[in-house]
Amino acid sequence: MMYAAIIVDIPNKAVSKIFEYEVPESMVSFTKVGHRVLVPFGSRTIQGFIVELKETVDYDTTKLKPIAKLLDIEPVLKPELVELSIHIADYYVDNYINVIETILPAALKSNYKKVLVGHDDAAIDWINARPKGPEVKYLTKEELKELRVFIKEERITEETIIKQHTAPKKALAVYAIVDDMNLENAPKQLELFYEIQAASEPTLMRNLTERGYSNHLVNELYKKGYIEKTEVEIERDPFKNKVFEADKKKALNAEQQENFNQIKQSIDARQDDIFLLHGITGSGKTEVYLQAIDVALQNGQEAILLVPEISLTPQMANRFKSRFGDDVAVLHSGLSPGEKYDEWRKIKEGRARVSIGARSNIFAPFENLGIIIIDEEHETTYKQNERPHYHAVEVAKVRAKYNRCPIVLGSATPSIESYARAEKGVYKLLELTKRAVNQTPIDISVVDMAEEHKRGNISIISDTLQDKIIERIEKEEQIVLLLNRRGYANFQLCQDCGHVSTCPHCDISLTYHKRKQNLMCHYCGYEETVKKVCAACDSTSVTFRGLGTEQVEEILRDTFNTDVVRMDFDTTKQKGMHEKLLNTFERENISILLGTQMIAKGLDYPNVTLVGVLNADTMLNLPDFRASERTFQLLMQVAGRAGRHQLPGEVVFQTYNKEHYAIQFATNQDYMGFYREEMDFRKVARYAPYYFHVLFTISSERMADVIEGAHHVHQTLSQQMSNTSIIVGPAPSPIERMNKQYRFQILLKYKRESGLMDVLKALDDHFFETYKAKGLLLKIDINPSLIM
DNA sequence: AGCACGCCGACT
DNA sequence: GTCGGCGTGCTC
Repeated sequence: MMYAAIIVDIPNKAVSKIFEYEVPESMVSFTKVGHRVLVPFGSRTIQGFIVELKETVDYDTTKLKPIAKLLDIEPVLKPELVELSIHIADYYVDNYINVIETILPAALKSNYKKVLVGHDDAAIDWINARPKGPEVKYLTKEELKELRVFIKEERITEETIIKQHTAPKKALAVYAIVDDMNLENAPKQLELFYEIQAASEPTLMRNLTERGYSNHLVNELYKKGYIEKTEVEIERDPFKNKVFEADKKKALNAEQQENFNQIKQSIDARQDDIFLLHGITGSGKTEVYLQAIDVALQNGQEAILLVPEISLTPQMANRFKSRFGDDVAVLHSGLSPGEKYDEWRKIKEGRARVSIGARSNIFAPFENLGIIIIDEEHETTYKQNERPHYHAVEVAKVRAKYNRCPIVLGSATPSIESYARAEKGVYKLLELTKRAVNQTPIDISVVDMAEEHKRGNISIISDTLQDKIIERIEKEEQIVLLLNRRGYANFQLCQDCGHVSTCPHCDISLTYHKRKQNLMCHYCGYEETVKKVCAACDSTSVTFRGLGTEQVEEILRDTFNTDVVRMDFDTTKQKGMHEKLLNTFERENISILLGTQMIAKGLDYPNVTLVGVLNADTMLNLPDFRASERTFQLLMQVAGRAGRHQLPGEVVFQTYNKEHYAIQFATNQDYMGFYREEMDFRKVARYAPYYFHVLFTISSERMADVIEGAHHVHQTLSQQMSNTSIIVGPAPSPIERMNKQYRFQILLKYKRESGLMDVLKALDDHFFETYKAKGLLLKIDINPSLIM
């Protein structure tokens, strides 16, 4: 007898375990690990995934049920990804099915729907008379009453159907079914018939219309019985209307060649080495990636490329498309679920051998990986902030080991942890120190805003920056300005009583958005219309403080009498707006591009010669041990946007913390200097890479419950952890209340804890079993990227 | 999650 | 007397 271990498709911790089923004799020969199946579960039938096939079983054999049905011909998950799912669920303390859902395209997620089935005419009529027909939805009290009678009399039954979100897309096509025809009097029809007959496969109707044959014309041939209609599967191709110019291999310089050779050696030898490619902006990392991928392809293997957020780096994706053509699948957040499903199938069926995408692209269903490349490895987007809280680099290491292939982590400003590993020899360090195109070095200056205020300039633009902006506008060159704060004003302040409007759910000040005339919470999305009087004392002298991009856009327009493109969350949340704004900026040679940190990434415009950071301190003051690192990386990155081509570039940082080492080292473009100083801080403060971290966040609407829960976590950790570990807290989270929930946090810092995973699992179980009903939640974040 | 089972109040 | 409220516990 053959049995299957199955994970059921119900996202609830209570059923996040392995259930066992019989494989019916008739199915044995084509049932495989990774198959999607339907299984009887309690009184219903649900979807599940086979994770193991075996001869023996742990559960009571008399209670076993057989698998009802296989849902696919080929398994949707390869054994590697089944193994990986289970590993991730265990490691990051999450439900199995949550992980499987993040690995598979959303289109394969089950969608249960209850429908009514009538068994006599009166019952069927009754069902159809309801506005929603057979769907069990929006039943009124009376309808429910009537329905009960039908069900009791067994004239209507309820059935659950499992619907797929997206099926392969179909389109109408036609093909010829006769050889001889009589179309002497209809030359256009004759021409069309020959066209259809000549094709080896059915011709898509839409292609015929494109070529100028009307639907009517096709239908004439159909009516006369010369052609037949059929439905064929088609691919949604998001790049359909794009033309890619072939991109040829570029000659590597000595440094690039040396690094490339090492990577090639690893690929050829099938070693799971991890390379840290530390290359300054413009040193030609991408060309090394391209050629390394080419090696894998030549060896008959596949490649994964991860980028922080693909919509921010269209130039990169285009370049890969140009080099490798149809071999490339591109997955990004702008695609519809159907488009994503098609790109996923392209990879799975071996029609694409390179896949480019953001974080979740690490799960691309390849079978024989030759290389995994993670560009801008220091970016926080590689860590998922929802469950499962996985980090793409950590997942990459597991996949690399399984596939015996190398990983390349590329960055101009590697994360402190990665560089430390490279220094220790855990990673192999590769360096690119020369710019591929010869350029004059960037000229970076710092403006002390405190000085500026003392001199009487209270504007957000310093005199120095103002002069430089005017100079560029006169020369018709372009300027990029960064302000890491969206909205119009940071908060609303009453000048009489000092009252600041705060979010009723989040204990954080509301941001004023002028265009929408409202106050918004940037954490939970709460909105209220702005009032002209103070909510606390009815005073009318309310003002707005703390400039945001919306207001600075106005200021720039007024001061410089020029066009400004503003790019922030509010102007780019609509699909395609990102690219559109950048195109406008480039094509129309708009003087100023103003934006939040999203502009720091990937921009490469030859006419940009001045970059200004209006407030370099916003990130410095975050209550997070990585605040300096973030600031340094952002400043380095944004500075790289200036003077990328022939024209010399200039950069201005405006700050109130002129002496801060993050700003100093960024000004001198000194990564190593920053790294050394930051490492000293991490060592003294006992943070990563000297310690690993786990962040526990306990939340509930009731403060008393939060305190009780936090106490329980603290006590458990104190008892179970060794004395080499440090437990910080419990303390209120930096944003004490978010979405009506009070939040407390505990940070565990450890070097080695062999029993940690069991303790985490026990804590998670305990919260589920005893506190869930109260609405008390525990979030466990392994290696958090943000401590807030 | 969803469904069955089970034990208490207000209605044909 | 029954219907139906939702608390509890189980699903291979």
